[in-house]
Amino acid sequence: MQKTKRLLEIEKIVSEANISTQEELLKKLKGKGINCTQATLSRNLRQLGVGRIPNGAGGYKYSLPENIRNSASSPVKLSIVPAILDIIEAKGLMVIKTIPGNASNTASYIDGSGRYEIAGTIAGDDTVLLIPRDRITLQQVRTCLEIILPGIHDQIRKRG
Amino acid sequence: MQKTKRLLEIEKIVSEANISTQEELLKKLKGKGINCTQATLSRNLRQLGVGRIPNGAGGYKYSLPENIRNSASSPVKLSIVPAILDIIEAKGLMVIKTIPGNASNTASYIDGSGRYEIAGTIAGDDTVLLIPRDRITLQQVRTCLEIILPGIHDQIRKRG
DNA sequence: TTGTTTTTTGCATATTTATACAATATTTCT
DNA sequence: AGAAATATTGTATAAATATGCAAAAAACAA
Repeated sequence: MQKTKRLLEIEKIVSEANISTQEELLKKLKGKGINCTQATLSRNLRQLGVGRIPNGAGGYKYSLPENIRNSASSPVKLSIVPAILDIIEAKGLMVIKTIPGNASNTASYIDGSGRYEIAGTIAGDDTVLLIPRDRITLQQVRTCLEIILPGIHDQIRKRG
Repeated sequence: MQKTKRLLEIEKIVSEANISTQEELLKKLKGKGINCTQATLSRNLRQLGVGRIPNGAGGYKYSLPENIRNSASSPVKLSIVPAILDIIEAKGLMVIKTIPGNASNTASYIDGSGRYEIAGTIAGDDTVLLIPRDRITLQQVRTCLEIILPGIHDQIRKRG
């Protein structure tokens, strides 16, 4: 999908550059070959939790929510993605299979992301059960996972 | 001044209520007997560093910057205000006299506030030297101190 | 005080952001 | 596959926010 790639790129740009309007972000995206309108951007920024805050020097800047900011380059994340072996969707829930012993890590990382879409997780030894909130689709959860653990779905597809 | 009282009230309301537009905040202020226009509010919110961020449920909410949020009900603050004995302004700088041994605490609290107006502080045993940034007036620093240490000026006035 | 400078404010409006709605595209189900 | 349901997007526009400017208020100096 086009959207997921755009969300990831938005996160990247926002974390690296000083963006002060959506039009500005729009141009940067265009520069990377991603085209959309301001309206879409507004919706995407909301979904990502990106806020607009005073920059302390008389202007404004878009800013990632704290949980993403903290985890953006987290070494923990790097160890989690490879530990995920498979994702199975069933009964509106998501079952994440990991290398034995890694479920707990993975679950607490997902919990820590603070994503609204996820009601909670339960971890065994090599299995995480992810419970989405009411009215959240598995598609939305997939996008959400892609945001907090970039590349996760691609990686699983390659393995399978 | 009217402005200082308004700034403090804005902080209070924003930290306690879920404000999603400036018009909404305007009404709450009016309810407390503070009248101003949306334009003024916009300027005040910028000065306070208050940002507008997605609330995770499809809407938006105004949010204090982290440093204020953290310190808003900090017990440290409560111990600092009474330790401040006098504030002397000289040569564009501010000299804060404290109870002996309390300068270091005070200085690090002020530094930690992350206020743009303040370039830095140096602490002795009972004296803090506060250096404002270029182009920042002492009046602006006074307002700023009132924000991070509410009541400080009143208290000193009563003592004197 | 009175004049001078700086700050604060409102008004009007420009800029920026969000959204209703219709059209597409994607996913899901059979 | 094709139909039905969901999700995504752009257009146009509404809603919300920021700002230039002039007036008023406050702070300052002599």
